[in-house]
This record gives sequence, C-alpha cells and structure tokens, in this order.
Amino acid sequence: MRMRKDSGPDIFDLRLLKQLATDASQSNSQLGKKIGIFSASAISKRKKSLGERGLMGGIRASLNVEKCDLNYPVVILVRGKYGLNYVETLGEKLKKLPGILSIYNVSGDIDFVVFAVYRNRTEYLSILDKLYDMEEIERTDTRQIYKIIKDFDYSNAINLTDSLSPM
Amino acid sequence: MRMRKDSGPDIFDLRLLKQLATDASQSNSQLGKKIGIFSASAISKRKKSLGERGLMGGIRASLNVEKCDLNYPVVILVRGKYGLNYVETLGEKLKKLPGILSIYNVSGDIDFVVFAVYRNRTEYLSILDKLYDMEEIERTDTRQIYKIIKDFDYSNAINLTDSLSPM
DNA sequence: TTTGAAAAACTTATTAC
DNA sequence: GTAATAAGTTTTTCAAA
Repeated sequence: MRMRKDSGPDIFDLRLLKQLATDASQSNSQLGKKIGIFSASAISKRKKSLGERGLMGGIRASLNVEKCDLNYPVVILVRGKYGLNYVETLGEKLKKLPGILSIYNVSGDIDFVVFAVYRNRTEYLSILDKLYDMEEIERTDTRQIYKIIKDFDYSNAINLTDSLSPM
Repeated sequence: MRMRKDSGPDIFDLRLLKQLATDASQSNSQLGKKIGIFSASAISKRKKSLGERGLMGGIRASLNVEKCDLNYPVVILVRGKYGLNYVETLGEKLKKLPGILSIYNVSGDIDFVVFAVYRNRTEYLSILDKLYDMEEIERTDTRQIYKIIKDFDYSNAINLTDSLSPM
C-alpha cells in the first residue's frame, strides 16, 4: 500500500499555509517553530508539496499603493451583454486592461467585480473609455476606493478549516 | 549633503517590485538577471530598502480556495448607518469576522466592498447572521463568486508608473 | 550613494535513520 | 519527523566608481 500523494491537507499543512499566507518571508526554521515541526528540512519538503498539490497559489509581494503613487484605486462593477461564453470572453478582455488587480465573476445583476488601481483620475478615465468601447459590456458602475481597510490576504481563510486548532 | 533616504522609487526599484509582485520566491540572482542588476547583494539591499521605505507591503502566499475546501467565496456590499466615525468603527468590526480577505471603503450608495470565503453556504449564512446583528449596518447585498477570473495580485499596477520601461 | 566581489552567516535540499 | 551534511542563498563588509 502506497500513501496517496494527493490526499487532503493535514493539520501541519494548514498551519503552514496560514503562516505563509500571513508572512511568506519567514525562514523554514522560524515557520517550523510556529507550527510545531522542529526540522527545517521537513518545512522545506512541505512547502514544495503544497505547491505541487496545488493548495498554494503563489508567493507575491503586495504594494503600498499610495507610496507607489497609485492614488486612484477603484472597484468597477461590470454587466456584460448576454451571449455564448460571454463570461469567459469578457473576462479575458478585462484581464488585458492596465492596472487590473483582480476580477471576479459574481451572481446578481452584475457579472464582474473588478479591482484596479491608477495614478490619477485622468488615467482611470482613459481606461473607462476602453470599457465603454467594449461591445460585450452592457453597463459599468465604478466606485472609487477611499480607504483600504484591509488589504487582500488569505490568512484569515485558513482558520475556517475544521481541523485547524487556534494558533 | 546627504541623499534623502525616502526619495521615490527609481527604475530598478520599480522593476524589482514588479518581479516580487509576480513571484517573490525567486532568488536574488534570478531577480537580478531579470531587472538588470548583476549582483545578488545589490538585490538584497534593495529588497530591504523597499520594505523600510514602505513601498512594499508584505510577502504572502495565496491559496487555491477550491483545493483548500473553501468553496463558497463571496463579495458582500455593505451600507452602514451614518454616524460619527462610522467608517472606522464598522471597518474594525468587519475586520474581526471570520473568512474576511479584504475590505474597501468606497464611494456611492454603499460604504464597503468586502471579500470573504467560506466552506459552504451554511457557514456563510452564519456569518451573514452576525452582519444582520450589527446595528451599525443599514443593509447588505451579497454576491456569490462563481469564478475567480484573476486572483488578486499587484504585478500589473507597477506597469502604469511612467518610468518603467516594458519588461 | 551605489555597485560588485569575496567572506561569513544563514537557509534550504538531500540523505540516512 | 528528525538529524547531519552538502549545496545554495543572503547578508555583510569593503574597495572602487
């Protein structure tokens, strides 16, 4: 009998994911101390395995948008014109626009919630023009982001998983 | 005369930020090759400086929510009851809820756009109950996320900055 | 101040248990 | 998973531009 390589995450995988979602720049021995594995090599193997099993998406730096002179962050709600594969088609088109941070296909009277960031209102308006030019779009509704109360990160999500004891 | 420590990012800072926003797990020498600095120690110093100057927020792992059995991702639009500091007060309360990925204070007829992820509808509904119990909230409007077209990442944003030549 | 080369310190990957 | 060791990476220091 052979151990299934793609079995679900165990308690240590979940603890490790939570730590990595919080701060992925920690060394393996730091991570080990926090999650209860006292061997840096075991952490190293698990990190690799999390990637191979597809549980972890990637490791990325976040920006301080103000400091980077990106002072016009927005949420754009997009309603597409219904048609064959319109979600996929329009999704791909939206992906190619400058400044797009994320795109979600959602339920309700809109199809997409899009996050984007620009340097100023003028730059944002030039992108909005491109949206108006897309014939696949029925309407858009833009909201300026006044304040980032909590920047996007996954660290809270892991807590939900049954087997993860409090850390 | 002494060089200002907090002067704006130069071309190499921006290239490095873009690389780190795309994949922060690369080694310093890999990063150096990509951005045109052929010394790992220079990259190391610049990474540290990006953190110290506050241009870079943090380095975090993203999750594959399906693989992590978080199959109920949502966007919640929240309208607060107007009052003294209601944005800050309500923002802090929302932050403490389980499963919250991000919170933005926005313009228009709603105050907050909130991203969250749950294991299933039941779990999500239990959180929605908590929202209904908050007297600071006037109304909520939830949209289920059917598909993550593009997961949140900042790598596109850097392209907007004037001085960054195409990479 | 910034760069790059070399040394030192540290981290990660590999192997055996 | 742990321990030991080998391989690789990051950080520091220092001389040069």
